This record gives sequence, structure tokens and C-alpha cells, in this order.
Amino acid sequence: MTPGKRYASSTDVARLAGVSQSAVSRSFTPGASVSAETRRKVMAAADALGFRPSIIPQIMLTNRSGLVAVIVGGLRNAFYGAVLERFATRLRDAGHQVLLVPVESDYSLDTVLEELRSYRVDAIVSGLAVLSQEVADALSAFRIPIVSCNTSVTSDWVASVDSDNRGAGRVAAEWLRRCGGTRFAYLAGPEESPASRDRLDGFRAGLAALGLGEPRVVIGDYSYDGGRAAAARLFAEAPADAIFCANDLVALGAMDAIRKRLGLRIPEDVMVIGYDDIPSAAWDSYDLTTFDQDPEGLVVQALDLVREMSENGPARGRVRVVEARFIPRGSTRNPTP
Amino acid sequence: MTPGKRYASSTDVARLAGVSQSAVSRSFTPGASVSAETRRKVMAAADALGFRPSIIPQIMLTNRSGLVAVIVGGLRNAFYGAVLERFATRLRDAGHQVLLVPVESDYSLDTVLEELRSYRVDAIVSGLAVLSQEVADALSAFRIPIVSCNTSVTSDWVASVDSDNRGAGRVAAEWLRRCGGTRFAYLAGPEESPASRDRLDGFRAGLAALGLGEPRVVIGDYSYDGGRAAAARLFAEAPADAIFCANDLVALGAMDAIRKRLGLRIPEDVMVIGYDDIPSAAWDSYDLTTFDQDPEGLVVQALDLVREMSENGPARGRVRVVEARFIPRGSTRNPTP
DNA sequence: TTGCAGCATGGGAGCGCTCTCTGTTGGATG
DNA sequence: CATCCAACAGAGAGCGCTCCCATGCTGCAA
Repeated sequence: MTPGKRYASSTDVARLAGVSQSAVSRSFTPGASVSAETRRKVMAAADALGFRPSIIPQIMLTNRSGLVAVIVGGLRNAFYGAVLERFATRLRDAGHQVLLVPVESDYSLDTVLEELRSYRVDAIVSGLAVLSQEVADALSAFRIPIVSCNTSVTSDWVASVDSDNRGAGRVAAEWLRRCGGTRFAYLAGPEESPASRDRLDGFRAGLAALGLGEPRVVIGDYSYDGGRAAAARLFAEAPADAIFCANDLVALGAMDAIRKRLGLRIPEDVMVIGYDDIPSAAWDSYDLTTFDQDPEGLVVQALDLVREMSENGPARGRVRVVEARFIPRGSTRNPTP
Repeated sequence: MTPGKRYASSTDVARLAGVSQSAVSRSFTPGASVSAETRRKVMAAADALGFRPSIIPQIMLTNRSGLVAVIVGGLRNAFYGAVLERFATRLRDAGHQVLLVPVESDYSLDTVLEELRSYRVDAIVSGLAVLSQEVADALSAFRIPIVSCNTSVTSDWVASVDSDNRGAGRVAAEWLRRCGGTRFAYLAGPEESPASRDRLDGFRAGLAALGLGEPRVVIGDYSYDGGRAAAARLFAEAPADAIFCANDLVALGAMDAIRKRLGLRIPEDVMVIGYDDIPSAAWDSYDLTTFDQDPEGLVVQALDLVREMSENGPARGRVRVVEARFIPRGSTRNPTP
């Protein structure tokens, strides 16, 4: 290895060890046919040169890079951070590397896709960005396994993992009713979010099953500020006393608006339920009743789908549903038995 | 391209376009010498086959992968999420790919390093994990540029970017004093965190400059629960009325402990200052006085250091300090003029 | 017509591995 | 002593690019 060079090659090691380059390669291949003596010499030379086999030629040979792209939007939400961390950890444990791709919106994906292709990524996990049907189809044409969370698009190479949004919506409706709720409302996420829509569908279905009418709905944007504004708009029109929110951030914003701006008490005057169980939901100031999306389960299922598609090819529209665990806390009253 | 193959090669394209493989390569190289006619034919064939040049052979040739590893620990803290997102976005804008490496602690880095080396990463940004001197030295031996945030290790290939922790500590001391604080305390992060220590140093220096004594210090762990517990321990011993916290999460935990468990008012009875300006700090329930660490500046400086080391080689112990902006809010009283 | 840029083009090497194939041992066997 | 085989070592191809070089072709001045 010449002084300025950053990496020694297997040829450098072979020269120093006095063996062939093939012998070096074999020494680093588990189960290959090398004598103990040769391996010893090779390892000594490798240590001396700081050699470590490059994975790049392997990628060239196999077109499998070991890279899995994880596309995320909005890491400011601690829930996404938690999920991302789990994804990354598990992917690494499974021997993959994680290529992080932050996107603002899915139309910015187009340019990104080409790059991912040129890096020969093995799979794409569309963490939590909204994935449109067009983009899904474009992606699908590349024959790269894609697993998308909480979206409803379908395409050959796109599978998805969803939280049981509908089921949770129903549970929220029932719980709020049992706790004495009478005027129901839903503070939604962005209009195009399938997760938000599904939660609302479930909420509606739950209310209907109890013989109750439609909840009032205010469109928001999954953020604290959005939740605060949505609550203000809701109460400006008419009061509500049983509010289901598209996610925890919205719920926390709503709670603050209700308490600090409207001067109402939670849960005495108004009950609030969120979704995600982000850390702040458990904080003393909020003590928010919510649903644990089971990020662990989400991640496990997603990675299982990745594995499955990598091995068996396209799995058109396969969907795995992960149960959401209801977590009653102090933002709802005690249910009547 | 045979049906089952995922990727077309430039040779496939050349065959279809009726030109040489070199011509295909040139057509995709800006500024290369190709006739318009040839390029047209190549592009048509490339589109037909869904061809996109692989970057892998390039990496082999140059040993530059375009990959930058970002090592993070604790994405649950929304501040880290925000910083990570910025890093990733800017790195991508600069033409790099982001390899996300989550670590629990720095001893788990050893195995990770080898992998990073085999992927020929161009640089490592040790986002926010604690980096020990040993690990830094080991990394340095690989001649890979490393930029570390808020740590104090020094090694040939390790540079760092720090928030102005000391300066902020002094400002906190002065502000709390001007607002009528008399019994000062510091709720620290983990003992080995240089950032936490520096903030305390500054706080001490600020108090000393005002002719005040030592603050009481309680060791914690940078988390909400840790902050709550630390505040409880602090008050169990003796009350305080001017508390500076190692970060916002600690501050929020402390605030909840002070209000909900101790029944004291903020800021009337106790004033609290945090660090980071995470989103929750601005929420109505907290309205926390804090310091904006300027994540944007942090990221810009870090990337500038990466660039500099990539171009000019090792920059032993270079440190960039990023100003922290003080954000007075309602968790401190109004200062007397 | 000849000469010579100047551009366009194809051929070929080489990056660092893995895999296959061939060769070379040495020891057991007939 | 000839034969065979297992165990191992080395040679070489090839992955898909980029770069260098030689060649051919055009157009323009001499």
C-alpha cells in the first residue's frame, strides 16, 4: 500500500503474505478451502495493512448492495423518530445498511428514485411519507421491493403494513361513549392521508353502531399547531365533549387550546383521545389517552415483507395489519360499567 | 436484457442502440464528446430498457462512494430528529447519500466501523452519540474524515462542532439573576457528556462573575423522566428557585414535577431554563425559556468540516463553535431592568 | 490534391473482488 | 512402485463502468 492510499487491496495483502490474491479472498470467506497456515499469514498481513475486503466488487457481481432505503418525512414527530430508529437497528441486525432518504413530499421522490436505483438498493421502505399511486407504479416498474406504512396504494412490487386504524377508531368511539361523551368530533390529519381517513372511518362506524350520529370533522395537518387551530375552529362553531384526534401531536395541541385558550377542563368538560403514544402523551401535563401503534410490530412486519419480496418476487398489494393497543389515561373520564 | 434481470447494463443499451459501450458511457457523462445523433439513439435505447448507470463501478475506481455515515443515538429526542433530518437533507443536496447508523453506546461502534469501511464511506458524522477517545483514535487510523458534534475528543481525522455551551450557561446565570433568582441549581445530563459539563461550567462562571456561589447540581440522563426525578431529588433536599437544565426534555420533566408533584408555580415560585428549543418547549403547557442550538448552523458547519477534510486531509482537533440563541419565554419571570 | 486540426467513435485496460478451473502436492491404497 | 484422491494453491475471467488511446472522418487552409 502506497503511503497516500486509504485502502489496501487484497492484492497488496497477497504480496505481503507471499500468497496469491485468491488465497486472500478465500481466507476471508467463511467455509472456503484454505489451510490454517495460509490463513494465518494472510490475516497477519491484512492486519498490518489495515485491510478489509471491499463490498463494492461484490455488489457489482450480484447487483445486491445490502442497502435498504428508508424514506421518511417529518422526523420532528418523535413517533417517526422512534420508528426510524427501530427500523435502522433491525435492518442493521439483519445485515443491511440503511440509506436514509428524507423527503418533503412525494413529488420530490422522482429525482431520488434514480439515485436509489444507481446505488442498487435492495429494497425501499417508505416509512411514513405519503405515497401516491403514480409514484408507486413508477417504483414498481423498477422491480424493487417496496414496503409502505399506513398507505393504501397497490402495485406489483408494493406491499404495506398498516396499523389497525379502523379498529382503533371504533374503540375510541366506544370508549368515549362509555365515558359519557355526547358531542363527538374528529380532528383529522391531512385530507390525503389514508391513515387519518381510516381512523375516521372506524370512528364513524363505531358511533353508528352505537346508534349515534356523525361526528363533526375538522381537517388539520398532523401537527401541534394544527391541532390547536383545529380545536379553536371546532369550538368556535359549537362545543364538543368527546374528541378523537388523528395523532398525538394534534391531540396535545387541542388539549392546550381547550385548557389554556378556552378555559375548559380535561377530562371533566372535554375528553380527548390521540394516536401513536408518543413520549409526550405520557407526560404529566397531558396524560393523554391514546393508542400505541406498536412500532415494534410495524417494523417487524415491514421487514418480513421486505424479506419475502426479496426472496419470492412481487407480492401485489399484500397488506399486514398490526394491532393498536388502547391506552386509557387521564384525558378521558372513567367509563361507566 | 434478459427478462428476469433487474438492471440493464450499458452494454445492453449499446447493443440495442447499435453503438459502442463507450458511446453509452459518454452519453451519460456531461461534457463528453458525443454527437447529438448518437446521444439521441442512446437515450432512446436507455429509456426502452430502463437503464440508469450504476454508480458501483465508479466507486470501485475512485474509492469514493458518495456515502456519508451519520451516527445517532436516541432519536426519541425530537431535537435529534430535527438535526438528523437537516443533515440528511443537506447531505443529499450536496450529492451524498446518508447511511444511517443507530448506536446505543460507542462501544458498539467497533463492529459498525468495519462495515462502514467495507462500504468505503467518504466521511462519518458522529451526530450525537458520545464518542470516546479510544474510538476516535481507532477511527482516525482509517483516515476517514470524522465530524463529531458536542464532544471534546481530539484526533487527527476528527473535527468537531459544538454549540456555545459555555456562553449559554453564562447567559442563563445572568438571566435567572436578573429575574430575581436566588437559589440556583443545575439539572445535569449524563456525567460523561461534554455538552452537559460545558453548560454547567458556563453557568458556574456566570454565577461567579455575579458574585454568587456554586449552584447545586443533580446528575440526570437527558430524559423527561430523568428531569422529573432530578427535580424531585433537588427539592427533597432543599428548594431552589432558578433552575438551569442540561436540555429541554430534562426541563420539561422538571417543570411537571415542580407543578404537579410539588404544587409550586412556574415562574412565580420557580424559574426553569432548558436547552435545544425542541418543539414541545414552545407548547402552551410549558412555554419554556430555552436556547435555540441553531441546528441549521450546526449542520452547515459540520458539513463544511467534512468538505474541508475530504479535500485537504486531516484537520486535527479543529473545532467550530455555533452560537446558541437565547429564547426567553414564560418559564422565567420578567427581568428587572 | 495534400496536410492537419478537431471531433466522434470504438477498442481495451483496469478497478477489487468472487468463482471456476486447472495444477500440484502428499499420503493412502492396490 | 504406480495409482488415485483429497486438499489446497494459483491463474484467469468477468462484473459494469470510466478513462486513455488509436483510428477514422470531416472540413478548411495551403
